[in-house]
Amino acid sequence: MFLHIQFDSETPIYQQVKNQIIRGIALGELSLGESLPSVRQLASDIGINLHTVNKVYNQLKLEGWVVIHRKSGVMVNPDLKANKSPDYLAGLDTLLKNITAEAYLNGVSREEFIDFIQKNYDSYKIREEK
Amino acid sequence: MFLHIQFDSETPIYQQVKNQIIRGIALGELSLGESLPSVRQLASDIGINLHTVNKVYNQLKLEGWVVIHRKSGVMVNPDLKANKSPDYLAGLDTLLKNITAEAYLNGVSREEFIDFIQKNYDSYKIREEK
Amino acid sequence: MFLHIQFDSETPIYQQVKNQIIRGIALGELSLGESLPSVRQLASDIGINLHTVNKVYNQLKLEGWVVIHRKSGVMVNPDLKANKSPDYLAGLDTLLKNITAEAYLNGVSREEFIDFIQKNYDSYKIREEK
Amino acid sequence: MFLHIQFDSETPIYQQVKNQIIRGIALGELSLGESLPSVRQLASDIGINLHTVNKVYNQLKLEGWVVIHRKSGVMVNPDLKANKSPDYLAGLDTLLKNITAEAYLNGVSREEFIDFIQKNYDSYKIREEK
DNA sequence: GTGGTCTAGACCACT
DNA sequence: GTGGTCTAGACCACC
Repeated sequence: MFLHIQFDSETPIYQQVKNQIIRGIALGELSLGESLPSVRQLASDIGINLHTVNKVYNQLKLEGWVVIHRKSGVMVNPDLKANKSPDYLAGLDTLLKNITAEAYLNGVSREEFIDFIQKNYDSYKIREEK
Repeated sequence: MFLHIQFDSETPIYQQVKNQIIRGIALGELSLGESLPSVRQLASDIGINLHTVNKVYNQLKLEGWVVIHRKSGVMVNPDLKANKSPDYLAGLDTLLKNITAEAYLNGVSREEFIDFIQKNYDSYKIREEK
Repeated sequence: MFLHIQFDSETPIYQQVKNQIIRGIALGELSLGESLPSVRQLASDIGINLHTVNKVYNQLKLEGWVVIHRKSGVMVNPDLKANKSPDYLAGLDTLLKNITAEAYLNGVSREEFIDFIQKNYDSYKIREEK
Repeated sequence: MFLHIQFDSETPIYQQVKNQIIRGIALGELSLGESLPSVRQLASDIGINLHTVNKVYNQLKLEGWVVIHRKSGVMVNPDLKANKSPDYLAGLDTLLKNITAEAYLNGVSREEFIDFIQKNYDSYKIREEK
């Protein structure tokens, strides 16, 4: 698996795992419908607690990123749908407001910032089939 | 004061206050050298505990946003210096990677995203004197 | 633990604890990567409040002396980096100017003073591994 | 007068004034028996409160650095005597222990440190007469 | 009046 | 069990 966890980070481990799985989908490293490692598997791979992985998978399911079948385990939701809900957008809004403000004050120019966004978007491509 | 706190939010109160003060500086609502309300004042204004505000002011001081005078209290650092440290940039990097990935998957187009950044940057303007 | 706190001292408790931990690292009594007692543990050991220890650990973290892991608690930063920043040196400068001036006037000879520094430096030795 | 106060410093104003006067004596900028400005004078010169200057002079007197006469005002004690009391030495001891430990960890070499002490001592010379 | 420090008790998030 | 956060009340140092 492609996960890199920083155990000394401020962001909780479960959050890091979640982020990286979502990012993996956006990058096409994980294609829609692809199955993810089992809870036990992933936990021992990364060296974290079972509960933590469980929490990740449950939240990913609640947010619609993955589907969980009793038998076949966890797989990336083959039928992802964009969720531009007002709540999501509002959250994104305040989040970006804070980030850009601090970046601006720290001397990150508008061009640098946008360039960075561009590069990220360039690398995103959902992979449909497996 | 211009602070709006969401007490039911997941982000801790002290974090919200911090963010809004930093954003206030970027927007020019707080000019460099302007003095902020006293710990007790702000605490009672917002309706939170004195220690929470204290924590905010201390962190802002440690990060160089404000200066704390013995007598006159707290004021916006009159000569802010940009801090494009590698650590800061690394943090910004992973943060934006996660945000953009999720935004992409949620159907926020590249144009929308960048447009939003533009608008934010347009509204930033450090105000030098009071 | 090797901490001795003077409760009647002018220097605040949290400062004393901080100093002694830093000194412990310099002396090699605490090796890099070694884990420190938990907040509650240390607090009850010394007989002070949990929050006071918390403050110490947080400041030590901000200044880069220790790392705080989500699970395993607090440990001495395994790769300390020297921080000869201009600000630090400026602070050291004025501090030493005042101390030496007073020592001189109090009859502490240059030799005594330097000898004392020598002895201290002799006893410092960072211990790498545990 | 030769005083430079940093109002945004962590060290209290009265402490800064005290330090600089003591240092002035060590450097010979103030000779033994020389009279110091009146409380009012000094306060308005620096732009600080009367009480603050008063506190300074009182402490300096208590510690034997100055003498205060009703009429002639405050003057540097013409008959300074070294005070290598155990208490003073003990305080100096722990203070230097902490400073050197931090300096060592911050990459200040023994030579640099001692060199700095040397330079300071070189500049000290009590001036006897006025 | 200002901020700084310490204590205390409670709840929560994370692992 | 770990640290993180918030509240509360008290005392002190400084100006």
